[in-house]
Amino acid sequence: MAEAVAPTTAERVRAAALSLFAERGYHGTGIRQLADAAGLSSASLYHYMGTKEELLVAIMRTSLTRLVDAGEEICADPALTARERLVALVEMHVRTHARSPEETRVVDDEVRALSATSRGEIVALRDRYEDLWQATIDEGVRSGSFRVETPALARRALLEMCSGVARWWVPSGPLSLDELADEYATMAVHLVRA
Amino acid sequence: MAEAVAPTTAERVRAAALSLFAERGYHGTGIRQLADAAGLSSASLYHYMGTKEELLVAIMRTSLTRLVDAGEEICADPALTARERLVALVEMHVRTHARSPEETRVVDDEVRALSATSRGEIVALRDRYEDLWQATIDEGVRSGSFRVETPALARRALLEMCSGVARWWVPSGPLSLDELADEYATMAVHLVRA
DNA sequence: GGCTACCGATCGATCGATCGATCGGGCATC
DNA sequence: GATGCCCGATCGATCGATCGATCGGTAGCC
Repeated sequence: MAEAVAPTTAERVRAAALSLFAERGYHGTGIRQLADAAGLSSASLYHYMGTKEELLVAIMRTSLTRLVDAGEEICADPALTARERLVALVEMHVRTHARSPEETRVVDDEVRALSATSRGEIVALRDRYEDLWQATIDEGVRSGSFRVETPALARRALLEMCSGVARWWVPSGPLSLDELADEYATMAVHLVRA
Repeated sequence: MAEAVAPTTAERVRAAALSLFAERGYHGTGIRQLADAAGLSSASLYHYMGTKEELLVAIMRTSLTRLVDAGEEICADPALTARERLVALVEMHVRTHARSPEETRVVDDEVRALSATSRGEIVALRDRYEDLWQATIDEGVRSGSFRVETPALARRALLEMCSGVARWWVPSGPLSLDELADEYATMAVHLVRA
């Protein structure tokens, strides 16, 4: 078990923002609600954060960076076949989305709330992650182990499919995290006809 | 060709709301922007609509009702096998989402912006539509033509996958509407191992 | 005294919504 | 055909509320 360290105030602010942004959306969340949820006044909030948008960007950056790192670790293993790599990507992606649905919902839904400057950075991170999937699918197609007509389309379909988990999976439901990841991996390999 | 009837002001308001809600989100769109886009003052806007939320509900209701009607028509045909029915649902869904991405994006993303009262109606419509897919998948599993372990999971994966089209497909892209619908149908039947 | 942590009060801007008023075209009446 | 009336359409002005953000300050600890 991880030790139950008392969270710092900055972490409480981050956590409050995360669940409020996920539940009501960025524009649907006021800084007074944010302050209430963090147990602070709206003025004190600004002791721990920059602007409201910087808070959003920080959340997105953390979440996306974690995803990119995990994805690159999988893709860096030269021993894996394309099929094994795809399975690993799907399982990692599904697990992450099921375990941290709030983070991934914010990342997926609130990109449009970003200013042009911030959006550039976040979209670049997202593209880097999606390129890992694309490369894996392309490799499978090239080696003949996947049979898909339009690899870019398969990538999009797979990612949308796997990300959806964040919108409905609950730990108390009938499916465990392991079963969930397994079934999605199975659906994915059939989708690309591996 | 459909005759180029001049749109009524009410239709212009609806169209402006549709594209703004889709682009910036419900909470990210002010009524003054709405008025500008419709070529009216913010006061005149209220001659053509109720509250801002009623406008959102009307957009969602129209879009979802169209989807439910089309889905029920497909499922009402007793001559179709489960596989044919699934293909028809996927093609209809993908076509609708590709052709009217704004409507479907608003429906998918802005449910959380609704008050509890409105949300009930909209979610009920959405559930009715999803039940059509579920029944089709269940029938395929029962008759042995689909091989999926958890039908509810396959339904969710399929719907998420197909809805994603609204987020990226453009008519000027490399894929025509027909090719898009075909490829998604192919991926779907492989996903359920038909 | 200097630092971190925190807050009440308040800023200007914007929010969704409503007010009373105006304008112009149709329509009945003379 | 001119007159008077009505009404849909439209707007500028403004409402109270809330927005994100900042100010000057206080309390307590090192």
